[in-house]
This record gives sequence, structure tokens and C-alpha cells, in this order.
Amino acid sequence: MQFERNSLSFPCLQFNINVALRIVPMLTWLVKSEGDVYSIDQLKVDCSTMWDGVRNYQARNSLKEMKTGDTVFFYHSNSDPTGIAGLAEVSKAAYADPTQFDSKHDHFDPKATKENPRWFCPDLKFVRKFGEVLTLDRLRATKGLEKLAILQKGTRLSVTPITSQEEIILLDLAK
DNA sequence: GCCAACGTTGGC
DNA sequence: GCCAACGTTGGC
Repeated sequence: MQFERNSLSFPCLQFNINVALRIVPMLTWLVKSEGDVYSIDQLKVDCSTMWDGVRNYQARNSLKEMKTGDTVFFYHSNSDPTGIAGLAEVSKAAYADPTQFDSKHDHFDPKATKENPRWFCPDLKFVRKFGEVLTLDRLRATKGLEKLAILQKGTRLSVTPITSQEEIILLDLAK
């Protein structure tokens, strides 16, 4: 498979800077959001947002692993078209999700305490919107993406890790 | 709007 | 600790 020079250089550069400064490998993620609830366009308007409200332990664990600077693919579920709509970046590593403490909030969790928070959220910032959505059909048809969590039947996780090979392939598909 | 798939809850 | 019932997710 051939890759354009500029599609490869950006993640490599990120990786090298990251190694130089933090000695921790750069991680890549995919987050899902219903397109009509919170879209990549809204993230662009907001510049940055608190990724709160995740109430699934496996997804929570991924959120806690996120580090500032990590690349995040932004997926629109339940949308037309459904697929990866753009790129974001972790602008603040995960902290206790404040909505778990707010009894008036939909995501209130009575079992969470400030001493022992159950749920965490990072801040995500807008990077870019793709020229066209990488649709599910397209992702399914692309060699090397077979193991993407979002393509597995029945997978409902709203936050999933992306391998570096998958990231390269996805960035190569994206316009 | 349907419904399969999944996670969580709670009675036992 | 099992498992039925329930609520939610998300593609279609």
C-alpha cells in the first residue's frame, strides 16, 4: 500500500515530539457521538469541549488512559451518513466528570463521591473536519480496518482505541 | 421505528 | 454468583 508523504509525516512528527517530551507513546482513539446530539461541526464552533457523560466502565477506562495530545477520530453514529467525520485531539487528560455529582443532571450517579469519583472525562479540541465522512461501508471495504471496534457486530462502546496502523490507513483515506 | 445485541440491576 | 428483566445503543 502506498501512502502520501504528507499523510505520514504528521503522525510521525507527533510521535517524535511526544517521545522527546513525555517518553510515552502517542495513543489514538475513536469517540462516538450522535451527529444530531453533538457533531464535529459543533466541536469546531466550541473549539474545545468536556467529553462528559460516558457511563460505561470499559469506555471509562479508555478515557482515563487518554493523554494530552492524543489523536481522536470523531465518529457520528445514528447519522446520515454514519461514519468518521473528522479529527479531534485530547486537550486535557481525564478528570472527574462533574455531571456525576449533580443531582439535577441526567448523568447524575448517586454512588459517586468527590473522594471516590466513578466517571472521568477529558477535554477534546477540534482539529479538522474531513472533506467527506468515512462511511461505515467505506471502512468495512478497507483492508487493514477489519478489527476496528466500531465495525464489530454489537459493539456499542463509545470510546475505543485505534492502532497506529489503523490510524495511518484512516488518515490516508481522509480528505 | 424496529429490533438485535449488549450492559446493568437486583431478587434469589 | 446466577440469571431474568430491563434499559440503552445504534445500524438499518
